[in-house]
This record gives sequence, structure tokens and C-alpha cells, in this order.
Amino acid sequence: MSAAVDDELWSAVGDPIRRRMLDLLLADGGGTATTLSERLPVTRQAVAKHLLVLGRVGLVHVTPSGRERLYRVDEAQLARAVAQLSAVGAAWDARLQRIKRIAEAIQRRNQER
Amino acid sequence: MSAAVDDELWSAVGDPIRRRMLDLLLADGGGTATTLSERLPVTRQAVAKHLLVLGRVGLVHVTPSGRERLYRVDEAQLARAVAQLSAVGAAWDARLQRIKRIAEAIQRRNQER
DNA sequence: TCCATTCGCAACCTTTGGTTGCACATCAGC
DNA sequence: GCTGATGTGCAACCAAAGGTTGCGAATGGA
Repeated sequence: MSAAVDDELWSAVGDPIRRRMLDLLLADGGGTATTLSERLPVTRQAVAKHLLVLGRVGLVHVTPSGRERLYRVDEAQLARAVAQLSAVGAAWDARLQRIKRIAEAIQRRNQER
Repeated sequence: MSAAVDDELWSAVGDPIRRRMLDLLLADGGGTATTLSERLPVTRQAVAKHLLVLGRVGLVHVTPSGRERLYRVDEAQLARAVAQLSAVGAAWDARLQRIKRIAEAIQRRNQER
């Protein structure tokens, strides 16, 4: 059931900006709030807040290095998030398939009259 | 790329309450704001607002009938949403796989020394 | 007719995502 | 060792979204 999904993790990847941030971090192998904000339509501070959210659910880890703070994606946690996405998708898919089968059965019965 | 995803549809299913509403509507084959709110931890008015959001992106349709307003899931549109979910999941999966392969290659090189 | 039910609308509150402004720390060049 | 440029964090402030309560209007059943 999708109601049993860990909503914390889902809502972390539910935000479009955060999804793009994860994409960028994956593509570049890491980044800072400043480098991410240069490629996104929001300010550095907004990015920093999103990084806080992602960090709170363990999707990214930070490595302070001098005056920079390098963020990296936690691959295991992202894999968990992907699993949740496909679980919800699969559940809905199954329901849609069932509805489709029922509709077809009804149509067959009507044609047999 | 997940950045190209239709964010309207995503954010519609991004809310946990709205996902549970879709689940309930699918399971019961339809429902009203009142019947849904009886099974959810929010008030009827909150449910009505969510139904507006779902209706705006075409995920549900309404059929007025007397003093009731019956909502039904648009299966085609929900199928589109499911497709988007799995697209994002697949994109991340692909990136994670690539990273994993690279990591394994590096490890092999180190062992061969 | 009268009452209960279902609904929509409006006011209000809280959280969340976003911005600007500023102070603090660090690196690089002189 | 200074000094300026760069990267961060913190605080105040704003707008939108989700949620609530209260109320008035419409419909269905006794």
C-alpha cells in the first residue's frame, strides 16, 4: 500500500528542485551550495535549505573542506528512494490492470447477450 | 532527464494525502469529499482542496448527482503519472549502476597492483 | 413542511520554499 | 602579514500551500 510508504523520504524527493539537485550531484559526483545554485533557478540560500532537507533523510552527506562544504549523494539511500517510487508505481499499475480486466469482462458479457 | 518531467503532474501525486486519496478512489471505484474525509486524517474542506488540485491536472473527474459530487480517477492520466514515476526511477537507477560499475573497475585496478 | 446531510465560500493559522542583507571564516596575491 | 575576493551561515521577511473553523445554501427523506 502506498499509504505505508515512508513519507519523509518520499517528500524529500517530491520537490522538483531537490530532484534536479540530486541529478546534478550524481552527474558531477558532488557539489557545493554555490556550484549547485549556479545551475539552478534559485539562490544559494534556497539550495542550502534543500540540502538540509536532503541531509536530514540521509540522501546526501557533507564533507567540510576549508571554506567549502562538499555534498555527495548517498547511493544506498537514493536506491531506497527509487525502490519506494517503483513500489507506488507498481501498486497503482496493479490496480489499473485489475480495473481494466473487470471492464473487459463486463464488455464481453454485454456482447454475449 | 528528470528535469524535463512535467512537474505539475508530479507535484499532484507528490502529496502523501493525495496519494492516499487516489488509493481510496481506486479501491472503491469513486467517492465524495465527505466519504474520503471519513477515512483520512483531515477535514472535508482539506479533501475538497486536494480534489481541486487533482482535478486541475486531470487525475480525477467529478460527476454531480443531486446534492453529492462523485469523484472518479482518470485511469489514462494516472497511467501517465505512473510512467513519469518509473521514468525518474529508471534514470536514477541508470546513474547508480554506472557509478557502481566505475567503483568496481577502480577496485579491480587496485587489486591488480 | 421540516430536518438532516452535503456542499461551497470566507477568514484565519502554520509550514514551507524563496528572497535579501549582513556578518564570519578562509584562501590567494601583494 | 594584510587585504580583497569567495563561500557559508544566520536572521528577517514574504508568498504560496495545506489545514482548520464557521456559516449559509441546496438537496433528499421522513
